[in-house]
Amino acid sequence: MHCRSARYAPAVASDTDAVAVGYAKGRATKDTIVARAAESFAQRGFHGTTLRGIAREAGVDHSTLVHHFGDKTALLLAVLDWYDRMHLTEELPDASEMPASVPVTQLVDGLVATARRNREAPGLVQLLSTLSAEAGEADHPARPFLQQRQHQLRDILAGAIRAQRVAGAVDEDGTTPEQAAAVVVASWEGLQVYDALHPDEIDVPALLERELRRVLGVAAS
Amino acid sequence: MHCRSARYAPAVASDTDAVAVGYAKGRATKDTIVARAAESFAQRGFHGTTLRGIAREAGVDHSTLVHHFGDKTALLLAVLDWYDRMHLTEELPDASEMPASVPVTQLVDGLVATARRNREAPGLVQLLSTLSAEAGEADHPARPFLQQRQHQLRDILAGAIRAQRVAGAVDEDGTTPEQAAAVVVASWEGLQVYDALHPDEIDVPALLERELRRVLGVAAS
DNA sequence: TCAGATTTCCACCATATGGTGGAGATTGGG
DNA sequence: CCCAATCTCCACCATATGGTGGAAATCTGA
Repeated sequence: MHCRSARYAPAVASDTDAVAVGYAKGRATKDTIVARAAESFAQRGFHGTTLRGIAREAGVDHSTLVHHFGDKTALLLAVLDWYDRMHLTEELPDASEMPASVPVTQLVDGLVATARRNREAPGLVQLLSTLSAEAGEADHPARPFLQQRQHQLRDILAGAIRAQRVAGAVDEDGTTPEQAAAVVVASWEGLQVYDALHPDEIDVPALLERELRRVLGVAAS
Repeated sequence: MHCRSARYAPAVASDTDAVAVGYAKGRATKDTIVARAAESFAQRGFHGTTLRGIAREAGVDHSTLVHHFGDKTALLLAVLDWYDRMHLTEELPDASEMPASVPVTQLVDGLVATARRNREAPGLVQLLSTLSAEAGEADHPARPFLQQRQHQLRDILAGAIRAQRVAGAVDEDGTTPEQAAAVVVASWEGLQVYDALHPDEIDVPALLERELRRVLGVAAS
């Protein structure tokens, strides 16, 4: 009987502070597997990634991955969960807060900082980009995760945009705040893909900042 | 000895009007293969697509694909070439023309029409999106094609933007026309991906039109 | 019509895939 | 220090993959 201890988080309930499970060695192995899996999913997508390929990179047998995560889909979800816990949660105003409670300049700075940091981790950017494109397919395993993730970012932005419009800092343009925010999110993604395809041709953080300032009616610092 | 008659176009030299090669039946088969291959590449990406899967959809043996196209990569390039010939070339001002020679309103209308038509062919959009994201990897087989393709569109747009700026229809904003054009191209791509992931949430053609009019300084019709 | 070119399929190959089952080594709380 | 829990690998499986070689059917220009 297999252990199938994989704690494939439901993509929303974070178990960061749960008691450590298993032995230290096993947890370490799981971490390196997730890291290598992220690279592979990024470069080859879900369908193009093989358990054996990841295992080779991680220096373990492929059956070890199965032991730790159950199956390929669960591994993908573990990668996404790991990415999320590492890159978004920590530096974005919590979505549960009142949207307008965060100063817009702080929002802009936070997002631009994220974009700037993404430049140092092209693999992770490509992970989400590749999966986002693949997940246009209706039953892609990463689809719910990506939908929820993009909506979370969109809603934060939409809240800020709405607040700025009410305050008269930026004028209505016929779009809802949600639509305007969705455009920013989509453009950001597109800029990252474009940047990967045409290195050093555009400056993603700078262009994102322009877009954010325009849509939020915030003058350059 | 295999025939290997595949005319894998070098992605730029179009042989549209070359003399027909092979028999009519063979050409018809090739066409349906390309169509089914496009769907598969769109839904599963390059790595996730199998020759046998395409063959099954096309109602032929998988070795027939090999006979006609040589190998999987050549088939991908054939699909891209076909897509290009069908969707971009015919309704965009030829890149070889003087950029400013085309009225900007016509350019806007043409691109918006393309975006509107893309809505009817989500598979093809996803094909290019998935490949673009995958092709962030340096040695992806579709990379040169996609780079050249996006640059072509960018250059057309950049020419129009430059002309409009010279004419004073839109003011300088510190970016080069190429950069401004690249942002539009990137945003367009991003909007399409976002749309596939969140059906009926945004209106891609309308948003593209807004973006184009803003960057080109063209009032709404 | 008919012969050469072309198309198509079948059988086959080496390799790779995700996943299973179990044996042996390692770990660490009691 | 011990022993159950955990970890890791090996051998294996059914299936699928891209690609080859050849034989039969089909097509078409002369």
